Amino acid sequence: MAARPPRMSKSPTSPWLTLESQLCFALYSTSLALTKRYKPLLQPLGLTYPQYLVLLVLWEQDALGVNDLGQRLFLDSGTLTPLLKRMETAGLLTRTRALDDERRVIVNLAPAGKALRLRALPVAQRIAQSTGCDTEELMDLTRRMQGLRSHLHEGASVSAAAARAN
Amino acid sequence: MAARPPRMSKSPTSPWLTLESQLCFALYSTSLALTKRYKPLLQPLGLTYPQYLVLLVLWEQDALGVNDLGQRLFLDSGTLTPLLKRMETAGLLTRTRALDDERRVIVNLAPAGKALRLRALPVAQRIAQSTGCDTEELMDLTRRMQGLRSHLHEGASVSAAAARAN
DNA sequence: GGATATTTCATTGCGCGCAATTCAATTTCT
DNA sequence: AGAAATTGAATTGCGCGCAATGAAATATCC
Repeated sequence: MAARPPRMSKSPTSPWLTLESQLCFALYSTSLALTKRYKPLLQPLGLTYPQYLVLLVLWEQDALGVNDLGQRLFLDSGTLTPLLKRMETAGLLTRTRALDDERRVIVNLAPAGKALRLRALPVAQRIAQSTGCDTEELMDLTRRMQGLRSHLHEGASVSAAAARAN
Repeated sequence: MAARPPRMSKSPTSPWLTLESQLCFALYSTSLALTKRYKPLLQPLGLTYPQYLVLLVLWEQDALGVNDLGQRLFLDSGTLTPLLKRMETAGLLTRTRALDDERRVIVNLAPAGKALRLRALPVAQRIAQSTGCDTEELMDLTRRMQGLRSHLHEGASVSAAAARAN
């Protein structure tokens, strides 16, 4: 074993570079682990996780514009447009220009997309099982994630406003 | 407004398709929001968030193999190899074959990579602020995310073992 | 020692995520 | 009405994530 260099810093701020990495990294890696869990369940349905999310939204409310979808999913057109095209090619939905405003593209569920709902229902339950959390903990974690997300988005728009005013 | 179809299901399982989506979706969208928060802070350092994670690991322990990095970050060579090459091109690290086992590639911090540590330190603190959580909540959320991640990985390897035995 | 299996990294291909730009349709201003 | 600003989607380019495959070095078995 070669001689190791001396510790770079003896300051007590050092833990932050690992400890703090843990909230963000733990979230990051757990999110990846979750979508990996979804994969074998969604593959038989011919869906990816983001596509499944789109269907979740449309099953709740059909005939949304790309922007409406984007606001609910926190995704932009650069992500959604090609994704929706793939789903259209797969016959899950249709994309048509709005009659009253030709800029807007309205996304409608095709019969195949509606039909998937029944097959997708058990997926959610199986994932919930995989978490090993009871309902109460699921709800608690969800609320706190939502709160954290709001906080992050808020702060970002503040920063953006500050940047815009330069 | 066209006639809406009748509600597809009156069963009480329906909420799951939205409520449960929330643990996974909340995690997914919050993780994306977090990396988006990191971006303006890491951009001046010429880093992406995954590259920052690699440095976090190397600052703790230098001279790791690609696999060692992958195990710590839960990423595989398909992700790491091109990422590390980019970081090598940027002069942050070096990739050299191990002398005793030519299969292994050892990743070492270059001086520029070591130097970034000081500039990266405030990033973690500013992100911690953006979360709006106090230290206790940060630690609690982190622990629970880690637990959830372990649970998901465990279950996955069980499923994989079952699949392997078919 | 030589065939076989395993380990380790690299490559390929695809689907996101997102910043930045473009373009057409619409709204606003005058 | 006509010019300018705004809006909504599409496009481009780049960097992940990851499955699947490949290739080379090493370990194992006989």
